[in-house]
Amino acid sequence: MSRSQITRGARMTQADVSAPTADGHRDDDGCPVLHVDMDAFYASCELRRRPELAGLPMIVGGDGSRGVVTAATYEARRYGIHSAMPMSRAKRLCPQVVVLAPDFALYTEVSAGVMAIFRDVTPVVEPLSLDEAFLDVSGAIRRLGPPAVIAEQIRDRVHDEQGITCSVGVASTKFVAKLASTRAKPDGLLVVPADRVVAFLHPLPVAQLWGVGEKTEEALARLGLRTVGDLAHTPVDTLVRALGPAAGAHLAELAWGRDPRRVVAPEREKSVSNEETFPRDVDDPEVVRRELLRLAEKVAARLRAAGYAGRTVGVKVRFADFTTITRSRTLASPTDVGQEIYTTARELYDALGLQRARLRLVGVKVEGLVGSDRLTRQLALDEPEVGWREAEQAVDRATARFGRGSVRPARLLSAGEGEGWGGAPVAPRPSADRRGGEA
DNA sequence: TCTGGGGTCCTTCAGCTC
DNA sequence: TCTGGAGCTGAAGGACCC
Repeated sequence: MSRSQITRGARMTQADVSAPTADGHRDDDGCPVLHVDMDAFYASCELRRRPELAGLPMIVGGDGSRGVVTAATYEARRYGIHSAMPMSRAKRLCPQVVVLAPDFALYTEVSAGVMAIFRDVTPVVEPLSLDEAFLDVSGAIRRLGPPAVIAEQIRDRVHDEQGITCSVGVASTKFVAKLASTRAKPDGLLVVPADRVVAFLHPLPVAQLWGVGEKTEEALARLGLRTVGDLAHTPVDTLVRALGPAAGAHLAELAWGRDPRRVVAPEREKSVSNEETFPRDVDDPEVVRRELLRLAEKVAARLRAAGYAGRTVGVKVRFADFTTITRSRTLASPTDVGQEIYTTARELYDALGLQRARLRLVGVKVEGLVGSDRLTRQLALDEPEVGWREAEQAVDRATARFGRGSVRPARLLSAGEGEGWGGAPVAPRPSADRRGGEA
């Protein structure tokens, strides 16, 4: 028995999804864009594995002294808990909340199953993250039915095959479909007919628009603009002055439901980065350099695994007071070599001259990515033919065979086996192993 | 209250070339 | 030969998203 025969989501479509109206017009005519969003995805994956927790307030997130909530069940949200909230605060709001550490290998596996369902429906799938995607179903209508019917089929299949629920927005444009799926949550479906987009949008608060965060909302509030309708009736010049040319013009278009962006399969990534918040602030430059080495190795391994190399190496430093600075340098040629990334990152860090400033976080980033097949290597006269790149590829093979951390730079090995920073274990670090398939 | 981690995109500014 | 402006690129920071 499919889920649709058992129960339906609380918020259904605004019209019967399959029957045309008297004039032969169907509400989802001209609405080929679907936005599918899993409900409390990480938490739902955990409940699938541990059904005895169903109905309890539960959150997923880092349980360290500085962790934040990554996902919360709807029971937990009733206590005011939401994602990105510090764990300490979440526990104060709901002392009995069940806390689980994230298992990204599980979420990646469930996500792959869900995306396979989407691609079974249409080849035009644009994933936004592990738990949501846009689909253009115009090519599937003849085979599967109108968009709202396809949306119901997807919801049934996700439930039956993956054991989790999702919400779907159906609309003529991407951003309206996304708003619709949000309004349909949890476990619902909402169609916004093409001729009712403006009526749907204008009563909404501006903060619901995609791209309007805390700062933009404040800037709009200073102009007295609180709803999308207010925004729509404001001269574009005023918005451009307040928000800049790109954001101002973009929001003016969105406020009237105009969004020319098509659903497209994603291109290659543009950057790869890793960062780490120390359990306690660090003021020892040697500890920071060791962390930069670890992060550089990790970024390089991910680049090699994905078949990328990058030309620009950047470091990020966050001080104890949360101010953050970045420094970057573009190399003569792209690299996927950890030692080269580390050397550059270390030089950038040393050039800051921080002495014993207290640092909360450091990060390493590589951008300007190209396929590693386009990697050209010019050997210096005194450079051996077999160098760091070959050595690190050998490490990749050893890691694949014996597991992460089986081969490490000696500096990281000694750190892990004695003088860990701040008294915390250093290698292998729990957070380093949280996410599956990184290297 | 006290703020993770991995990304993308935009803006501003400075330096360089033509 | 010098100068100013346009256009490009790199660097840095910020806002936003999930």
